[in-house]
Amino acid sequence: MARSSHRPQAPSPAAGQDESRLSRARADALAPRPVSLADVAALSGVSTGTVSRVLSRPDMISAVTREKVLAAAERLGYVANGAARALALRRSRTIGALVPRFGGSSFPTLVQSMETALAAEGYTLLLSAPDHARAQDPAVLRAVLERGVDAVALLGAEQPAPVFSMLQQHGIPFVLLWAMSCPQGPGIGFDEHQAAALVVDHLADQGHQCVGFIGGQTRDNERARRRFNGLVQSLARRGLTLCEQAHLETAYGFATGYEAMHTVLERQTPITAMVCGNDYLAAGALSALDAAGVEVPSQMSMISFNDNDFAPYLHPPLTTLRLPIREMGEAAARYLLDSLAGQQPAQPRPLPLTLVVRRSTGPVTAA
Amino acid sequence: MARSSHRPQAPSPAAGQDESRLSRARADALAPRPVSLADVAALSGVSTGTVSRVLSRPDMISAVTREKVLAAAERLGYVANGAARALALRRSRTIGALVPRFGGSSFPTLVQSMETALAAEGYTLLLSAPDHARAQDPAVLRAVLERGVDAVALLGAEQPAPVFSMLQQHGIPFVLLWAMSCPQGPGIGFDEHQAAALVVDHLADQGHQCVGFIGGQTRDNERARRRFNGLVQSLARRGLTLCEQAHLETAYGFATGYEAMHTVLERQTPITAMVCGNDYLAAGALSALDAAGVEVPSQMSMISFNDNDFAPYLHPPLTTLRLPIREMGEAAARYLLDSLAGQQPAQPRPLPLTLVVRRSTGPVTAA
DNA sequence: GCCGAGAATGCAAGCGCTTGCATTGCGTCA
DNA sequence: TGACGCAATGCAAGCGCTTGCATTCTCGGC
Repeated sequence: MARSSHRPQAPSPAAGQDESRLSRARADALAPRPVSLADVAALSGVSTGTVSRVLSRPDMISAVTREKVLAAAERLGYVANGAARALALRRSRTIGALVPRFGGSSFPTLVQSMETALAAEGYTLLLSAPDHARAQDPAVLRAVLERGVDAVALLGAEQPAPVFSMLQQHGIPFVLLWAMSCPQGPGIGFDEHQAAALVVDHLADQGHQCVGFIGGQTRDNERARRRFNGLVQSLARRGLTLCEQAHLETAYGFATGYEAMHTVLERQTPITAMVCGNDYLAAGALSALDAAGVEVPSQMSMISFNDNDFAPYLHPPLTTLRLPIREMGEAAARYLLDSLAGQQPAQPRPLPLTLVVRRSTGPVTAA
Repeated sequence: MARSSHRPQAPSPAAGQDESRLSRARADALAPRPVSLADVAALSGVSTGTVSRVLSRPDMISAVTREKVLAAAERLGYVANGAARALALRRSRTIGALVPRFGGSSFPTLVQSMETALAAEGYTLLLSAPDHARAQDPAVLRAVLERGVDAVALLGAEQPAPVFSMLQQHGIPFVLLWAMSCPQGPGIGFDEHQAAALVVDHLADQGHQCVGFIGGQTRDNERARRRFNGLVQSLARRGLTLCEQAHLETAYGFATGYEAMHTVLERQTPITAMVCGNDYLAAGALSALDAAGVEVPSQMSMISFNDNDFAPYLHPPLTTLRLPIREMGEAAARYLLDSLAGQQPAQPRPLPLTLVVRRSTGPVTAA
């Protein structure tokens, strides 16, 4: 596609092929030069300034000029150059999201709800989903900042120090997703203790005394750590015991949940209920129980966290604590948009939690 | 944070506080002006051109200067301004992804694998996940183009005409995800007929004669349509019949799958196997069978498409055709990167399919 | 009929970075 | 020792858009 021969019937700008235009044409004969403001201006016989104003503040321009310009823009298929705009405006209407590689369905949901809320305000999401190894690397944030984002959402409160200093130095608003009231910055999340309390209360109310827990690795996952801590406290409060033989940590996933449950069953522990760190683990665990012929909930109750979409379709349908994932994304978007609008954003509040009781939990039955 | 008092010890550019600087300082006294190339240049006593070259083509610059510049950049915490770079370079190393609102887990997986492959080459993903209503709106693409992406990935071959003309006019490379050999442009996908054939062959080999199908809405979903068409052809080829009473279309989802299966059961059809359009539908359908006390696979076989992560943990574990989702994302990224590198990208080939046989299918048993 | 006030538009200076070309400073060779 | 070539750097012109300020035009009021 030789560019010169392919330019649409756009009349060449006023003075007709001035020198710089020509040399440019030579330079990149391959790529068609996109239509610029100047082209629109030339076609409609006004200055670029006027075209710019028509596009950004139409009421500043007389109706007749406006129509002329819009017609020209339409005819040329003008699409603004975001880089130039960002450079002049010093903002890009783009928000960076730094979310570790989506594991299950929580992070995609989170990202998507943010994207939706931002799109409604004309913002776009720049996604960075580093894998575990890169997740803590400040270079990832740096790459995002170089793209000129106006604000950033990060998953979790535990970021390396340079992350916060970079954000501060650039004066970039940010939020920490899945975190609450942390000193490092505004956290959008829920109350992990309340979550644990709801779960434990449910089990206690059903008469369970001794329970197991299959959770995520607490070593390199602050969220798993908080969940475990919350659980331990709630158990203590209600006087239940966590059977150490039935307490395992493993990566979040179906297969790992299966394996863990299998291991626990082999150990012949006295537990009457199993708590899983999320629904993936629980689904795997249920599958292991099924395979072992253990009846749920009559022989063993199962409860977990998240309320993923598949939870009602497990065997049996899973009792689980619904986490406000979508709400988190929306709250994060709202917070960032407010910050960018120069308003003091409302102090983020813990988002509401609900226990969804299905058929995987039941009262302890006399053995 | 009044900017002037907070500038680090960066010597102010040469002439010391020239006028434009001052007026700018007044303009946005709130935001600290980010460190620019000029600041680094001033601190290291070279020109901006040199700094730029140190950063982009280090071997062009003498070691001593290079070190000096790098030290200054480090000291000031310099982060390049992507907008300016994009403007000068006329490319942004950003790729747009236009993927309808993620429903289940396929699209997130797809997006993520693209992101990973692009990140490895220094590209970033700009995500646009319009909901169904906006999905076909060319304005969405326009917004993405305005962000200055270098290339675009779109889901599906059926895009409104303006989409293709915009892409062509801008000379933006693009791919169509989940599509194959379509006239509109390069499609990255798999052979839907082969997929159906693998499924039907499996059923036929087990002696099934009369099957049902719960699929996605073919009206507004080209992928559902292709799946259905492929199935019909394969059934005909193997001489199986699709029981019309057991053929329903519904939105993809667990709940809808449950409802659909429930309806089919009420109709008392003679089918011995049910094909579902994807694993979500199948999971819901399995749940309905479980609730109705229908044994799988002895009374009814169940098979579907996708091999989502939860498929092995359903009750019973689901036989399903594995779709190459990750591979699609990677192939798309590769294709776009090649195009951008100016190489003629290899003609995309249909990606490989595998039937994953688990326990939800079995031979027809004498009733 | 003239003047001043707006309203509408043009002008041009940036925004921060890249890069072709000019310039400088060497070492080298005759 | 002088001219020349090359390597290292400086210079400055953009990239396309926004926007403060200057300019022009149009009226209404006297």
